[in-house]
Amino acid sequence: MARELLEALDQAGVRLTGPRRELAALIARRQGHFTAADLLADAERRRLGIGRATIFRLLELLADQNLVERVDLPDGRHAYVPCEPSHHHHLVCVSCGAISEVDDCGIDAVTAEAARRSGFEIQSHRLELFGRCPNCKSAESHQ
Amino acid sequence: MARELLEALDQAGVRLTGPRRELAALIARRQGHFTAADLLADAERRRLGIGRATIFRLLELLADQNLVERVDLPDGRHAYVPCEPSHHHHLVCVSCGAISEVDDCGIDAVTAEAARRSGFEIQSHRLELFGRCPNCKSAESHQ
DNA sequence: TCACAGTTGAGACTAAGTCTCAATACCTTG
DNA sequence: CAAGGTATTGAGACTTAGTCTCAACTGTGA
Ligand SMILES: [Zn+2]
Ligand SMILES: [Zn+2]
Ligand SMILES: [Zn+2]
Ligand SMILES: [Zn+2]
Repeated sequence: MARELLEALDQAGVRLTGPRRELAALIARRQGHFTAADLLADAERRRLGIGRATIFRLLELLADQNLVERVDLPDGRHAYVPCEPSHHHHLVCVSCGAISEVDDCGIDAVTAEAARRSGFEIQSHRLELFGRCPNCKSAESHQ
Repeated sequence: MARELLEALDQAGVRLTGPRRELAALIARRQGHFTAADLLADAERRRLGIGRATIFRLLELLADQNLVERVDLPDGRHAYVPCEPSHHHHLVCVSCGAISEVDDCGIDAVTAEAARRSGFEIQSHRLELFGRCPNCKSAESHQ
């Protein structure tokens, strides 16, 4: 998975530097969503000596390439989710942070209808679904 | 509109203080979305002497009562939109900031389908649509 | 191997948001 | 229309998120 990120960055014509390789590995081993602060903490824990700016810069690069998507958590924090470059949405587990992807099962019809009613020309949209994943659901009922 | 906010706050059992009345008026006269910083600037411009904390506290209160909704702008800023307490979504004009409301024309079917496929129990969702409002669209084509 | 443009980390800086605390102002009760 | 208890307030310190600059460094293509 780290490899895919790096290949895509290479395609995009940026340099494959040491810090970028290390960060790609850190992102690859994360489960679910993570914040810039999480990555920073990972890097510090491993004494990689990667600066804060470098992390924000890479996240921006990855987001530009749609290799990572920005998710706004219900508590207002900004998080990221590594994901396929195709358009889709995320289900976020509020208790363990697990992520599941949803392809557009009907959302396009919703936006088209909204555009028709409002007269807006819709350029982009963001749909985030929050809830509990199957694991957390059953964990709670077994307790 | 300021009156409605104040009445709802009264219902909620909080005190109707001077700063809250003034802020309600400021919010009422805003068009479209606004950030905490916008409100703060409004208050300073009028020399109301309202502290930063008071503004964040009121926004949180209003959000709890669903009198105002948090919107995450595409550029990552957090904004607020005054709105009806019923569930609905917003169309945000990226060029002038105008807001239009959309009631759930089909989104519930989308979330239900996503829940079925993923096994998640969906607790909440957030849908934001970004684009250009009719005014801005025609302004551009007439230029 | 070389040169140069892209990238880096440090750290200053700005902006966003939270917290504490003593002073104040609602509002209920008498 | 007091008076008193409590919710609320502003100031400002503090924390966290994110940006910017710049000199030093390092991929990369020639
Ligand atoms: Zn979509
Ligand atoms: Zn979970
Ligand atoms: Zn609304
Ligand atoms: Zn507009």
